[in-house]
Amino acid sequence: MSRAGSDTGAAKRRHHATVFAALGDETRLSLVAALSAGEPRSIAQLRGGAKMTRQAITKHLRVLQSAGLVRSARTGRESRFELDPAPMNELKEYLSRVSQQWDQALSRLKSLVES
Amino acid sequence: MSRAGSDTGAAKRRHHATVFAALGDETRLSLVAALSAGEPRSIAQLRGGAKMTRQAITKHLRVLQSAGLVRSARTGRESRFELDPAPMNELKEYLSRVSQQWDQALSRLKSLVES
DNA sequence: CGCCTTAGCAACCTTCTAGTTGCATATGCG
DNA sequence: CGCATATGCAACTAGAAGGTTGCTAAGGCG
Repeated sequence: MSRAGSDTGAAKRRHHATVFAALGDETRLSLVAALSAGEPRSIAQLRGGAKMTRQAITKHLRVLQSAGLVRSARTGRESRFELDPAPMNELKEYLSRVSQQWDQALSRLKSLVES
Repeated sequence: MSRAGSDTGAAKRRHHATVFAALGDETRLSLVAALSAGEPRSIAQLRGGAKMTRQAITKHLRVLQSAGLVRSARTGRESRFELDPAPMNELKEYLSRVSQQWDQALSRLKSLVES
């Protein structure tokens, strides 16, 4: 199971870092929010009233896509992007594990003090 | 409730982006993992066997600190860092909201098709 | 067909970011 | 006191990230 102890799951950590980084930008969070409405949207639609160029939006979408947060499919002359919530759920689990570990460690330390 | 529609909670989004970005780095994820063990650790300890300079680690810790993920307190000649899981829980909630919105939107769209 | 819309690609610019090195400080210890 | 340890601060570099502009290609529509 590759749980040898010294490994620490570096590959997994790299992946998580990628997804976190993809979400670490205000513009991209807006895009994710827009796409969370369910319906696939074209780049022009996603641009909306933003002051940014279409190209900038495209780049952000590529970043999200590389992180697996978004999928694109071309229909006619427009390419429509839709959200894939799977990586977000992975992050959620990751965060849960970390703060759970924190909580457990805390109570363990506390009981040490109390005894 | 400030739910006017055009605002979309930009300030909150900016904050979330900051925290996501802070976690969007492999080295910083390692630091968080190390600190999740509960006990406050010094910079030298946190550096461990990393091939990076102490300074690099320090900078990463500052980033985590700016995002509120970590607090530091100087004791004697060493400054000890400890984890603050609160921002991580905020992110967890944020992610839950988004994927929940996604799920609901999906079933809504699906029932439209089926009817 | 001719024109507008929606995109992709590439080059370029500017601003952060990750890391390094060098030097100055303060705390512990024998 | 004198030296090793543990940091902090500042200047600097290389490379990535966010954005822009210009040009080209392909799908829709009157």
